[in-house]
Order: sequence, then structure tokens, then C-alpha cells
Amino acid sequence: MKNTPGWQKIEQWLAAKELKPFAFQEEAWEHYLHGRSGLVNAPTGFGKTFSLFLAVLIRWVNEGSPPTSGLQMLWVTPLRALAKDIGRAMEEALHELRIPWKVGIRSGDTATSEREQQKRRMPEILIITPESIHILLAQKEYAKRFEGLHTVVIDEWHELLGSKRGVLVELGLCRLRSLRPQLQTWGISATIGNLDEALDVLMGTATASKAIVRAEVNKAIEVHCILPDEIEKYPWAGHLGIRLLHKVLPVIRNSRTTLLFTNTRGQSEIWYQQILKAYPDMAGVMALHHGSIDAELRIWVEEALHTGALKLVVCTSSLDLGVDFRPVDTVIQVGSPKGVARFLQRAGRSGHQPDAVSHIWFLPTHSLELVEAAALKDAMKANLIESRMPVVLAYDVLLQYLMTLAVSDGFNAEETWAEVRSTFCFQSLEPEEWQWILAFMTTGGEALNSYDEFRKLHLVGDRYYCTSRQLAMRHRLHIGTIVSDAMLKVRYMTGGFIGLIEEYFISRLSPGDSFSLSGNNLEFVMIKDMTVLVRKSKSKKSIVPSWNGGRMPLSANLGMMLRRKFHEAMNGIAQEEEITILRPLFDLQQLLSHIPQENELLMEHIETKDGYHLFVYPFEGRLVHEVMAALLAWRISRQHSISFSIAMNDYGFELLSDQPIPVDDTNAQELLSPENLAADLQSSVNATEMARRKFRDIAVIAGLIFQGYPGKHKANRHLQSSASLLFNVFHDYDPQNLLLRQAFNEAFFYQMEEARLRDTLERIAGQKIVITFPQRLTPFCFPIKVDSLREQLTSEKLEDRIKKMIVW
DNA sequence: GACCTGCTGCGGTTTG
Repeated sequence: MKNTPGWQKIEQWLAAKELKPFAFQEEAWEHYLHGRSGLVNAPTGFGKTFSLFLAVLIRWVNEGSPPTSGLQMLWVTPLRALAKDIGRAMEEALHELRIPWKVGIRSGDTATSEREQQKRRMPEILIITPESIHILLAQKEYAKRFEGLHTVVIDEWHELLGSKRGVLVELGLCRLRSLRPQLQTWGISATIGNLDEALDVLMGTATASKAIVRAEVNKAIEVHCILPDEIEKYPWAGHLGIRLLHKVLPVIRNSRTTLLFTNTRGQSEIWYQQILKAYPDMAGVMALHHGSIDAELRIWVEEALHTGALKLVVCTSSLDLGVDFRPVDTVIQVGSPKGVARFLQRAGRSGHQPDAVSHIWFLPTHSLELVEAAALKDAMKANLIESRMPVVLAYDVLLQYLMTLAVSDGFNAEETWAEVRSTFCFQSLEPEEWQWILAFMTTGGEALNSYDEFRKLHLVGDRYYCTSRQLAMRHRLHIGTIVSDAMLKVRYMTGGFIGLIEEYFISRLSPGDSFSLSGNNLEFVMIKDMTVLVRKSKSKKSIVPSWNGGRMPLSANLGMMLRRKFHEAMNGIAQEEEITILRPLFDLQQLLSHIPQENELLMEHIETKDGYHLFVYPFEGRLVHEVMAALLAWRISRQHSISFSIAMNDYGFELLSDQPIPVDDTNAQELLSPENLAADLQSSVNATEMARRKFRDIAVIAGLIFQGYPGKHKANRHLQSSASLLFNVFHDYDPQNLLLRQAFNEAFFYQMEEARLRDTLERIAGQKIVITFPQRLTPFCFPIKVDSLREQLTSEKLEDRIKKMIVW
């Protein structure tokens, strides 16, 4: 293959740019030229993206005169912003190589005129989002557009894999493969624990020959830890880390450009304010970047990063992707990154040239988090990178997809069944389930058959169509799997946009209150036309918005590494500075209680004026702890009449009662046994309530709830109540409803992390349970105690309060 | 001995 003209042309071009292809790139080219599909994996900065683009060009030059008759390659990216960067780079390469191909972008940003142009004539390369693929599939005679297509590349496949957006990709691919049986599919993925599975999901049950190309290159990453001077004075609890601010500035000063990652938007607001206050001279060269900041401002920040005009950007995971090609040389992570993969990904944002070393600084927000720093380092060495679990049997996405087909050219049930079954997601879909789905979409099912708007499909000949123009239009507006909370725009009285804020947060403010957004101190004036009007605030004190985000638990890999680190600390094996500096804390923990070894589970009984506490430390992340706490409480209360309140964090959980908690050596093992888990979970956890919450998104994705036209506001409460109503109706009148079943499955899988819980209980069954009776609060229990106190002190939502006061 | 938790991502056609 190496002596083909295309290959040589590309090599010459790379040489002229003083670039040499990596071995893995050449391997990818070989596979591609042999007509295979597959997955490419390499660290950031090694040209994964370009290797495939070049492979396509090689093939094409080899084939002689270029087919300039429409779409050849579809390039799927999860981010609109990424599409622009990649498009620019491709155009440049095509220009230099004198290849007369056009590159187009199809996303929500694409102008109407451009869309029409694309309709008349597709560009040879189209960069597209998963959602936009489905929008194309929702158009009449869509098949024509894909007539010449021979390659689909899914960029950042690891990002899409674990979500319903990944299912959109799977479904889109199964349709395209039917249209173009020779289609070559390539994924590009960062390193994850289940690369083989990632390939399987991408390929579905297609029999095409496939390969994984892994780069045998190691990216050098240096992890530095920002250590407090006196560990005795560093807080045992907390999440902010602002006390170490003075140690951060030298790091920033000594770098050209720094990204400072925080875990929440609120936290980034605080850090931004505090840095500005302590070092006003940073004013012109620092910026804030997170999901609630106005899109235009964010684009400006990204551009300024590009040109190197900014010295510091304080951000959340909004900058996790898409800062390649940018001169970032230092990354600071404030607080736990919760997982190894995320930490590596952020580290990779710096020094992305192949030979450059990536520098990442870890800043602990409380003392015990230092152990996490040591655990992260070891996990990186051992390559313990988390897996992304593919979504299976997402009926809601399937319903949406069928509607997509129905509004364009209709679908034949048998053909589509075969295609859908060829995806990884729906490979185990049962014929009865398929029949149920068709019936549900045609009649509205058992519960909704008297409502016209739920009778969406009509069988005409042997094809299902949606004949209602109104429903079709609604559907095209609702393609996608991301369901957001209601956001309001924030604007100065005098005009000028600041950002977005959740309706929920604003609803709790009164006119005159001050809050902080986009680094500004703002005074709330009023809400008008769904816009929050504000003026600059003179008040020194302001409320930092809290958003209703997800709660990411500590990953299983990191939890495992943490337990090992405690074991090493206990036995004096650990030599890292992060651990040795914690000596006084460990000594105190050991004196008051115990440091658990790797084969031990620690429980602490502590009596305070609040009552009787039982602390348990499995280190399995807060979701598992929440369910474990409920399970343990329920099992205890089955034998004794006793009531509890519950608190938890990523390291452990607490049961609190007004009477002594009857857990000791004789029954502890049994109370945490994996036996009867399923049945006991049913009784101890309010699964119906959890499922109800999951159902909201499912109902929106499946198209049962209309969210309103873009730009027009429909209050979130409507959404919430109509979803709840549908949930009740299905629950009472249509218990076989697949969407209802999906809601329960999602609650068990994602909310309770049932599989991980079972693993944990099985692990504990083989461990020794150490029970201690400390005379006062220990360093281990302190963070949990503080968190539970905070919840009592803040304006708790009634729902949460009730949840906590559940009496068994 | 004490704290300001909770991320990100997408999205309009058809026909008059």
C-alpha cells in the first residue's frame, strides 16, 4: 500500500509541514484502504482526527479522478464548536493538497441559505451532529443525499457512547448502512476501559471486517499537588479550596495560559471573584467559562484562548472538549475530578503537542482529598480508566426515531425491525416489544387511545407514515435526547446580555437581592418577557446561583484506589508527600477510631448531643451510599422499632437516630448481605418516586410531551406536571407500557447504580467489618457530618426534608 | 476543628 500515489502524496505533504505520520496513523490508513471499519485510539495531540481524514484522501487520490458529485464523507462531532475548528483545518489541508472538495457544516448553527444550498448539492465532506443526522432523515427523499456516501467518522465517540446521543448515532448508522451497504464506519475515541465494546456498539451486528488501532504512544503527564503549609489548619470538610488561593497564583504567573477547572458553575463564579479581589491586575487577562454564560461571550473566550490573549480561564467541564490547537500549558483541577478518565482528559488539555509534557495541578478542597490525589496518580500509572457503559433498550429514542422516519418517507415495519435489531442498543429487542411500540404509536396504547395527538402513525399500504403536518413539524423541532431545565436570559436594564440562569433560582429571589453571574455582581430588578432584568450591584454580599445539575459520584476505579491508599497509609507503605503530610490526621483517626485496611470495612458508633450516629465507609460514591444507607436502615428497622435520618458523601454514609443503633459484630455482616437485595430494595427505596423523575426526560424524548416552540417559553412546571400525569395514567391503566418500564430500569441502573451496589455488598461479604466507638467526631466522619448539617441549615426543599424524615 | 457544591451537550421543514 505504501507505494500508492495517494499515500506518497500525503506523506510528501506532511513532510513539507515538518510532520511525520505516527505508526498508528499508517496502520489506520492501511485498514481503511483495505475497506475495513474500526476505531482509532490515541492520546490528545497525536492527530487521531486527521489520520482518518487523510486516509480518505489517500484512497481518493489512488482512485484517480476525484468524485466531486456530492457527499463522500460524513464527519460526526458531538459539539457544534468543534465542527467549525475541524472544518477550518480540513479546508486548509484540501486547499494545500489542491483537492477541489467542499467542506460543509450541518448543525443548528447552519444558516438557512446554506441548508438550501446543501439540499441542492451536498458538499463532499459534511461535518454534522448526531441530532442533525436525524433531522436530515426527517426530510422527504433524504436517501438521495447519501447516494455517494462511503465513509462515516464518529469523532469523540467515547463522549457519545454512554448516552442516548450515542443511541441516536447507532440508529442513524443502521439506516445509512441499509442505504449504503459498503459504508465504512470509523470511530475516534480517547482511552476508556471498554474500547472493544465501544467498537461493537459502533458496528452493531454488522459483519464488516473491523479493527481497533491503538497508538503505542504514551503521553507524559506530570501531576503536581498543591499542599497546604500546615495540614493541622486545613479544613477537614469543605468543597471550595479557596484557602489555597495564594498558592495558585504563582502557578498561573509562571504559565502562559492556564485552565482552572472547578466542579460546579457556582464554584467557578466564586473562584473568579476571589482571584480578581486578591489580584486586581489579572482583570484584563482572565475569563470565566461555564454552561450558564452567554454563548457569544463563551465564543469570545474560546477565541481569546486560541490567540493566547488570556492568561487564565476559570471553567467547568464546558471546556473539557474542544480546546485542542490552543496554547494551554497548565491545568489546575480544584477538588475531586471524581474519576480517572476525567482527570486525564483535563490534564491532556495542556501541552497537547506529541512531545510536550502535560502539567496538571491538583488542589484539594479538604484534607482527606489529598489521599485522592495520591490515588489518582496510582490509578493513572495502572491505567485504571473508567468504562463508558453503552445505553441499551432506550425505547424513548426508538419511538423518536420511528417518528423521524414516519415524517419523511415512511417506513416498512419488517425492514426497519431488521435494521433496528442490528444495533447494539436494540439487539435484544423482543418481537412483542416491537409490536407494542407500533401499536402504541398508531393507537396511543391502552391509556391514551382517545386522544388524537397520540395516534401518530398511519399504515398506508405496507408503510407507516405520519400524515399530520402539525405533528410532523412539532417532531422536527423536538429531535434530540437532551432535555434541559427552563433557563431565563439575564440582561442589564440598559441592555446588554450577561448569561442564562435557571428559573428555579430566580424564583427564590426578591427584587433588590444581589447575585453573582458571569463574574458580575448583579441586583435583581424584575422579570419581564421571560428575561431577568438586573443592574450592577454595589452590595458586597451576593448570592451565588446554585444550579440543579446532576450529582456525579466518585467512580468505582477511584474508590478502589482510595481504599488501597488508606491501606498503604495505615501500614506505612505510602511514601507520597500527599500521604506523609497527612500523618497527623491519620494518627488522630487511628487514635480515635481506626484506618481501614483493604480487606476491612470501617463502622463508627458515635454519640453526640444530636443523637446516636453510625458512620460506614465503603468509598463507593454517593449514589451507592444513599441506597446502602436506606437499605441498612430498613433492615435494622425490620428487627427493631427505630427511625433514622440519613446523610452521605462519596466516601461513606451516616445513620442518625435518637436511640442507640443496634449494629454490632453479631449482625453487621448480615445487615449488609447481598442476599435478597432486589426484594429488600423494593421495600426500602421509593423506586416509584425515582422512576417518576426519570420518566420526565423519557416522555419528552419519546415525543409524548410538547416542550413548546423555540424562543417561546413554556414554564417548566407544565412539563413537570404533564409528565407526572402521564406517569400516573400509565401506572394505573397501562402497566405494560415500555416507557414506564424504562423509567424504572433507568432509576435502578443510573440512580441506584444497582450493579455497583451489588458488587459492593459482595465485596463487603468477604471483608472484615471493624466497629469502633470513638469518643468524638473523627476526621473520616467529619465531612459527612458537615454536609448533613448544611442541609439542615440551608433552605431545604420540602421534598428533601420529607425524604430525610422517612420513618420506618 | 467547621462550610458558600453539584457538569456538559442538541435542535425547523414543507408547501403554498
